[in-house]
Amino acid sequence: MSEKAVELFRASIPIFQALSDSARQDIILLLAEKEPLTVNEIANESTLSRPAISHHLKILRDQKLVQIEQKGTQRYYSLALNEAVELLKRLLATVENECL
Amino acid sequence: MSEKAVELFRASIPIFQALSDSARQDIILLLAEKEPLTVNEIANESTLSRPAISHHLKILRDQKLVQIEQKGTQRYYSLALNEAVELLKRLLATVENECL
DNA sequence: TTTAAATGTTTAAGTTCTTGAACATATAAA
DNA sequence: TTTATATGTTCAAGAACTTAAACATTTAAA
Repeated sequence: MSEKAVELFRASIPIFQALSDSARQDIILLLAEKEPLTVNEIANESTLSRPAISHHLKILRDQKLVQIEQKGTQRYYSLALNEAVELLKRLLATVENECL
Repeated sequence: MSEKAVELFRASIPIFQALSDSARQDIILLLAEKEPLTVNEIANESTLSRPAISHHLKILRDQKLVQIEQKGTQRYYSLALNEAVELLKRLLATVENECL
């Protein structure tokens, strides 16, 4: 396997970790339905507490899977999946070429 | 987001978990170079103990990311990434269609 | 059958992740 | 400035993950 493949695998780890949690998937799926949403709006749709939602949003933010637009005291979250999708597509293409 | 998208996200969770560990990625990358390999051969290329490798191989096996060919007392592992790649490609295509 | 080699499983310890309560910060309205 | 609202952070408890030692199982050779 090429060095590029190693780098793609390693770069994908934090994306895999961010996406491998059902609470975070729920946030993504909710935003896909009706973005943008505030933290409170997301927490209201969830069984989790607002701090837990805030925690998961931070993980999604750190991986640039969501973006924020601040309006007054509120922060509106919306999806920013393009970059991650492109990374994973490159990884899959490399795996298809070198491992199948 | 469609119900199909939810199912694809959920079905991907164990794949994401399996692939989000560098030790398991190392096993995959090693097998891509020189498959098939036994557990001992894999452990010899690793800093981890054989039981740890065996544990990670079980996780990869449970997700059908590797397959086994038994020869005498030895089990030769090789990659079986096709199905997972197809699942993730369907997920990415759905995300591209519905979330970008 | 006995022995040796290869592998899997159980167990326990250490680490990391997840969660919500409590606290802190920031923005805007009164 | 004071107050209220929205959000982020810290912390502690519990759950889950990772690891290696010890043990168990399986296969084949002696």
